[in-house]
Amino acid sequence: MKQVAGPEIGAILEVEPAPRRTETSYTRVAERLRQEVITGSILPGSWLRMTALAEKYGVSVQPVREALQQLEGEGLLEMFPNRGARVKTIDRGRLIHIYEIRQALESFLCRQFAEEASLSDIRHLETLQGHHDKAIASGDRGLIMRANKAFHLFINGRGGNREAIDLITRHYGLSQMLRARYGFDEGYWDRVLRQHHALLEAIRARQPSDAADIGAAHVRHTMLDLLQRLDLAGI
Amino acid sequence: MKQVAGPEIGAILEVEPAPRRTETSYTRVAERLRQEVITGSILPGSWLRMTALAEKYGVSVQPVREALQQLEGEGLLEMFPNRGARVKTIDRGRLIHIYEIRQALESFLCRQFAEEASLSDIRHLETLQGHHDKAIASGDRGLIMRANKAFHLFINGRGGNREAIDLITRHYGLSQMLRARYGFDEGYWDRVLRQHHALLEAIRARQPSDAADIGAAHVRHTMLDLLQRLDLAGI
DNA sequence: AAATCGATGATTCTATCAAATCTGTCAAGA
DNA sequence: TCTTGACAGATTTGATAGAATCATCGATTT
Repeated sequence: MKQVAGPEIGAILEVEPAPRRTETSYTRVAERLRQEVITGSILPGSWLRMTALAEKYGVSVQPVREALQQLEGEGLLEMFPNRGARVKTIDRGRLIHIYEIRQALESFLCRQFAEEASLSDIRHLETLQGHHDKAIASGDRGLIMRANKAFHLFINGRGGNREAIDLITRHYGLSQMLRARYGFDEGYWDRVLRQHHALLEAIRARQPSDAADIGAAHVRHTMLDLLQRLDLAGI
Repeated sequence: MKQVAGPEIGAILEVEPAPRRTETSYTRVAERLRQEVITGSILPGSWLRMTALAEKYGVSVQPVREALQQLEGEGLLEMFPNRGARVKTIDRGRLIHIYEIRQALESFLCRQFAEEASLSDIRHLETLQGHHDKAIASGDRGLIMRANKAFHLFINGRGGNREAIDLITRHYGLSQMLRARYGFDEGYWDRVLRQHHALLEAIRARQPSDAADIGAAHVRHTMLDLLQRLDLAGI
């Protein structure tokens, strides 16, 4: 494919040189704020006072404002003109909706993986699941969660759909925050293990529809488990 | 330091009073910029100079900066520290990925609609399709597109999943821009009409899986049609 | 009790300066 | 001759402080 210069038509498929991303004040503030919101050290529903944040981070107000705009775009908080910014609350309804989106996306990506994965892809996925099994046997929760994330990330990322991955990882931050606070149910990881193996089986057998169904059910069970934990905590 | 006067644990399910949204300078700038990008009067790949925009809109640079941050969050443009903002280019790969996401979501929402819709919902959907049929018969393209949008919006919105709708309408802006430039294929609207009626039939018969399949195929055909138009235009 | 007014604290905008990046030119070296 | 690198200027972005604006809340008035 020959690329011809000329802003009219060429712009649409122009291959960008991808400028390197340096660091500035507002990117650093955004980074730190994002962490604090995700880890839950700033609670949902709380208002963020710009002057206070500016003082806290040792910058002026403007960089804080821009960081907030940025995080609003990511869906972590809401901005109200002349009123300020507030960390989004997570009512049950929104939680369910977010998991529905993730269910739809991951189900689709599982189907795609089962259709298109090469043999070495499948081999690699088996390896990842092996790590996951070992992690569960060890009982180290940090290790388990990392192995689980790696497993899903490989399936989701295989199709190269960056937009979808961004959406899912964004939601991942949210569930991470909630799990950090409310934990997992008793038999949770055993069920995850069984479902992963079932998914692997469907992929090996090249049955995309089964893979899609299992993927959807997997996300759905995760959501139900989380809702139950919220129940137990009286939320 | 008391930077936030936040509610305690209960905040998670608190129902917010939803402060009304007023208008400010940067929201207006964001609004206008969004329109210009979506309608294609600002071309993909072009750099946005803050000073120029500030002068054009008769404001200072800061509101422009914040509008840009906002639009970056919406995925319309990319910001590079110390380099500026650029309207995202739409290569074929990204276009396909975006339609894959929409396919996954709309398919899911069709299934949900077929499962949960009341009889009056179905009745109303039939009315909307009636308008769509008439619009196609009339040949008025603006009318057709509005009727089509209303039909899908009703299906997608029935479950009340605001997050999903936001995602889909965001993508809608993109496809609107491309259609404005590259148009539709010959038999496009006839096929849309047939698929809508098939979808209605599956919903009436309460067959969620069929509805999901038809919804997915519908989005997929739309994507293929658009890709073909790009081919014809030599893109 | 409802409405108005003013004080207070927060956000938003402008003007200005500092820092980074881009552009064009020109000389040195292969 | 062509490429490479460096340098000065012009341009653009980034940050700050202060002024203007807006929203909230309590006291006063109707």
